[in-house]
Amino acid sequence: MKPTKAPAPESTLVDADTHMESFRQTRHNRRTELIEDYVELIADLIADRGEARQVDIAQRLGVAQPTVAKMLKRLAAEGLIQQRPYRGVFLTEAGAGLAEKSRERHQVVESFLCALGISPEIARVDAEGIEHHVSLETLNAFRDFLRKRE
Amino acid sequence: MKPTKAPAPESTLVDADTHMESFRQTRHNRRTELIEDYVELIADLIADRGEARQVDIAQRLGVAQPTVAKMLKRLAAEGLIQQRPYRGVFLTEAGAGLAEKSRERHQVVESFLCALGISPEIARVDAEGIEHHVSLETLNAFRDFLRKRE
DNA sequence: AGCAAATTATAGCCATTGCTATAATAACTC
DNA sequence: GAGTTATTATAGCAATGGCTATAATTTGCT
Repeated sequence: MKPTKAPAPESTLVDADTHMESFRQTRHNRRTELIEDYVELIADLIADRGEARQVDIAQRLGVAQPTVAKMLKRLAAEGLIQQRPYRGVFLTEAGAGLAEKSRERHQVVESFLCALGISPEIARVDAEGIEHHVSLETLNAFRDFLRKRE
Repeated sequence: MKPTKAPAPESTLVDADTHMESFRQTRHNRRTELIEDYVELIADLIADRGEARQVDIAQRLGVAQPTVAKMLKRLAAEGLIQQRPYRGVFLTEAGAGLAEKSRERHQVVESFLCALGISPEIARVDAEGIEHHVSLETLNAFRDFLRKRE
């Protein structure tokens, strides 16, 4: 059909392997973003109230409590939290580290959006979605922008 | 435990309803982003090769062909594409509209990241993940930034 | 202490999005 | 035009992340 080679790719179609790699990365990020959201939220709740209860997590995430219970088991299995039956959860050292990393990244993204003139409410929502797809290089670019802004 | 009220919320904990709304929005975006990726890719393939075959879609998305076949059924059910057995797919008017919208948004996000000084490869990958979580307001802020840059 | 209310645990369901294996059909080559 | 190769369709499985309903346990009140 095509004569040996595509006749000048006039569209936005890039190299197939590159394309694939981007999507693979995105799928991978999707897998980890829920975990990061949980850990970050647990850290915030502990900082604010002294404990992280399932009801509070569920309310803030907008999901049902059994959904939270199931996910907490997964977090525990991955060594990010520690839990005792019928009690609130605690972060392990690994969990606290991940939480801190996530929290800082979230903060940078949200501040960056605000610095662009986006309204705080929208910046909040968008940052929640964007933060998990921001590479270190992009995060640093955001930081640079914020620094130069001041 | 806590004395009537939290002792000055020193953390990043925002209003519970706001928090919930952000996560709900993010979950909603997740549901639509795959659809947008497919439609956008199908449009690109048609523009570049004259047709969109499952093997090509699968290769560029980095998934197996049956995965693509299943998703195409969903797209057809939603009226975004038209397909005949053992043949490539076509975009309906609705599908073409969504594809164009997605493509343009993708382009803005990727260009914006590049304008921030991020390397093209990283910008590609990050844009792929970020584009689906960018509200209209944020997209416009990106456009403004690009315009003022020139 | 004991009872009611709140919270957590568990069971079992559903939808989504991946996969492999294999059958059916189309495309290509000779 | 017949056979091989490439592509698409279909069946069936697994993991993930939701849900409701209900049991078990803790908390709070009197």
